Amino acid sequence: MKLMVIDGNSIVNRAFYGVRMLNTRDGQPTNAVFGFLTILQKLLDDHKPDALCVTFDLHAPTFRHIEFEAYKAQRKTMPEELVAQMPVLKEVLDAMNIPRYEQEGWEADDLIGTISRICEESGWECAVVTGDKDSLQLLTEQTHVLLVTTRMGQTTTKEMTPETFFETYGFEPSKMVDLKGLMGDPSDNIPGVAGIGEKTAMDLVQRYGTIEEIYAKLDTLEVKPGVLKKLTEGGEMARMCYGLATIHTDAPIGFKPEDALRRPVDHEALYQLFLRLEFNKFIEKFGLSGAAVTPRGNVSVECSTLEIVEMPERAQDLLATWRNRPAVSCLALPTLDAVAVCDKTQGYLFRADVLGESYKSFLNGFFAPGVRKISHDIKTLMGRLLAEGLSTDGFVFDTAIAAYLLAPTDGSYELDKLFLTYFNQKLPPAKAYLDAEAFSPLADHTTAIAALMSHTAAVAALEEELSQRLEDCSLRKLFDTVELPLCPVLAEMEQTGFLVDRKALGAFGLMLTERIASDRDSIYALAGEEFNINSTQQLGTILFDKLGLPPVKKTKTGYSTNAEVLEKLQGEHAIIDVILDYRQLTKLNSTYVEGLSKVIAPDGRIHTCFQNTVTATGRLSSTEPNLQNIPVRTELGAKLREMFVAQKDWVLVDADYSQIELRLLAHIAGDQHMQQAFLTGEDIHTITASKVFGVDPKDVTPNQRRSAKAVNFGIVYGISEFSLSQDIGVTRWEAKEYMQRYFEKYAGVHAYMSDVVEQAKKDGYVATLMGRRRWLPELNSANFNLRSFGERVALNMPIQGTAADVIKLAMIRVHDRLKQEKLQARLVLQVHDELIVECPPEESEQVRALLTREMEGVMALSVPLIAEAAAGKSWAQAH
DNA sequence: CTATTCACG
DNA sequence: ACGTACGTGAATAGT
Repeated sequence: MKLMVIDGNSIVNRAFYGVRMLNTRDGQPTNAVFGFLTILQKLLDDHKPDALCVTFDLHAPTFRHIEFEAYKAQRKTMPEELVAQMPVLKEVLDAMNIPRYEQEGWEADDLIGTISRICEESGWECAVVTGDKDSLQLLTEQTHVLLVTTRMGQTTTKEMTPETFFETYGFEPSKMVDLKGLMGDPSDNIPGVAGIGEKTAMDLVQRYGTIEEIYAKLDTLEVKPGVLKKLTEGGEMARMCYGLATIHTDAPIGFKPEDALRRPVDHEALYQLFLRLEFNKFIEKFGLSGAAVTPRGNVSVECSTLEIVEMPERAQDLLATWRNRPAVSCLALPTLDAVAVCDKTQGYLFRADVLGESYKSFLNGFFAPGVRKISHDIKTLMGRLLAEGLSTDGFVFDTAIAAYLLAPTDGSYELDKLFLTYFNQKLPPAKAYLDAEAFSPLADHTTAIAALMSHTAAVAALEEELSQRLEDCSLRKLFDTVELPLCPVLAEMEQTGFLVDRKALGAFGLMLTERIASDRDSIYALAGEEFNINSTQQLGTILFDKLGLPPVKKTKTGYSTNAEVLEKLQGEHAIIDVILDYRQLTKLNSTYVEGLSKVIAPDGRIHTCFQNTVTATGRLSSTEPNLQNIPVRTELGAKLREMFVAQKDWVLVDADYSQIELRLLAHIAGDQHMQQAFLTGEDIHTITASKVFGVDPKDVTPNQRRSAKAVNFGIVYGISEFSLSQDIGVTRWEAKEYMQRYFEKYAGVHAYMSDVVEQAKKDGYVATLMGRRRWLPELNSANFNLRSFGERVALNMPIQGTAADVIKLAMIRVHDRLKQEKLQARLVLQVHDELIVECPPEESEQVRALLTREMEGVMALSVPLIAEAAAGKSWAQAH
């Protein structure tokens, strides 16, 4: 039988500092509890103990404080946010029926020692879970220690046994106390012998054993005179610290291993707790979804009536009624074969198979500007509507987009998740009606219909809640003037797609395949064996073990072999250049030639999906395939852009913003010098270089311009001098000087950088010019790295996010103008600061002017917004 | 399912 | 003293 005993204080501390700051909606910190549970889950999965308990320290003084003055002097203090989580953690453990032990006057260590001793005496195995190496003195064949370490948010556990201990330390576990007596432990307020560090202490214990033996043979020790002097003077200290480090195994707790046998969790209590803590992930993991739930909100997801509309006249009557309503909520099946509508508490279902011929006229009447509709993820629905030739007008709310604007880093916005988040209530799973079989003629439709109707009612309920919250966060205008009107534009772009020259793509692929094969042969020959070049692990073995090249950088799983590392090794071995070439070719072939070929639709075009609820900054993203990362930076890669073409006899017009982020920085920071630089119309990097290096703009060298460009970019990202020095290959001293000169010349930017962080700490969020928000709980993290990350994000998000606002607004305007001017031209792609339009050649000049005008005129700033446009047969030519 | 690498703005 | 730039998505290997 195996018992696991967890050092509660040690693990919760690691969880607190290792997990990014989490807060519930009302601001209670939960990260330590969350981290503790994550670690616990993993331990249980990996080790499957028969019994489990947790020990905690209490605040009362222990015998160590009474006996040893120095120890008492410095009681460790927990940060406030962690103190607040301790009672919550204990509640969770209680709900999980895991016994916990805490005893006045005893530290968790001693309770663990006592428990492990009792286990051994009862013939049980014991696994001690802690981050504290002190506990290693307990190691026996029966008692192992699972040593938990957290590095950069990742926790790893290492199982220590007497054998692994000996391999690491070179002496037996029981002598751990002697080691600590000599070297001390600053983290534990144990001073040790003055002047004796880890190296010397290890050596002494390895050669002579215990402190007692060392002091018994003090005269005959073979050590340096200095060490001998320190030992002689520190004898008393050594014995005292030995006492401090010794774990006691006689704490007066009545403990039997059987007391801690695993018991089932208290479902209801745990479910309520997890709801309160917003631990949705654990609700699923613990399988609590099946628990009986009493809705705590007063939100009804039941329609008081459900009518399956059967008569065409009835459908028309309802449509007439709804034209007088402020709005109705609706959800449609992806096939558009059924539409559910909620009008207040009345539910209606329109089915193609029930209404037959008249279904189409219902769709025409319902999806029209006169019926104001609320739905969830309207962009997807609009795509379907466009495909069926229906109108996309009349949508006044989208619950997914609203939830995204309120919390853009939440990641997913499915209806059931939103309902849980905002109302603490559960919804039936959406797959009940989304399943391909759900509405098949043979299936029983009751469950599917019930689920669909309650989801439609949920959309209505969420609209009220989210509307209010949008108002509270001043996000309504952004929602109404940017996000909602952008949906039909995106839907249309997805529907339109981008034409690809399939033949040229195939030929390019053949060329790549040949060159890849030849590279592969060279690599095998140079390596002297065949291996999987795509495997970083195998490649690392070949390069660094077999060929003996110097490892430049390590990853947490082994050697790093990325391009940066390989470039440093260039010239050391002929294989390096071939591998770099191979990497480039296989990337182009796998991701682009093969990847894109797979998704060319029957119309010869690629229809990407624009994600409008994904990024933390407000940008779009593009998937299946991603058309926002088509190569351009290398000559070979850029050939791919020749394969993105206009339809027969048409052209592409490509327009992109020039330096939009830096222009926005100049405006937002209110930096007059940077604004002036843009007003002159000169190249911003050259001007910056001339300011930083103190030379005339016409005398700026290419190298100086490159450095200035790196500084300009770095500023937007919240750079440090270290990273800048890495980037441009100068000493960090020089980098620091560049930045100082930069901040002298652009003092407004400097001031902005500190102001924005300060304001963000006060408000808890940062915002763009149009009010788009990103919440930054990281700024209050106890973890230095996380906090620094939050500060960089605070600098960057308003810039990147405003650029996203600007181009979104431009897209809406361009789309509208193209329509108003009755042009055939249509938008096909957006790449963050670039728009691509496809049009007949006779429209090309007009479109070029229109794009430039609309993009530049989106908003009036203290600097001009500049867009440059060009036309051509392919993306490569038009850029 | 995670880690690594690399493509873009 | 910390550890070192913001935002994305896809392919591949390996647990």
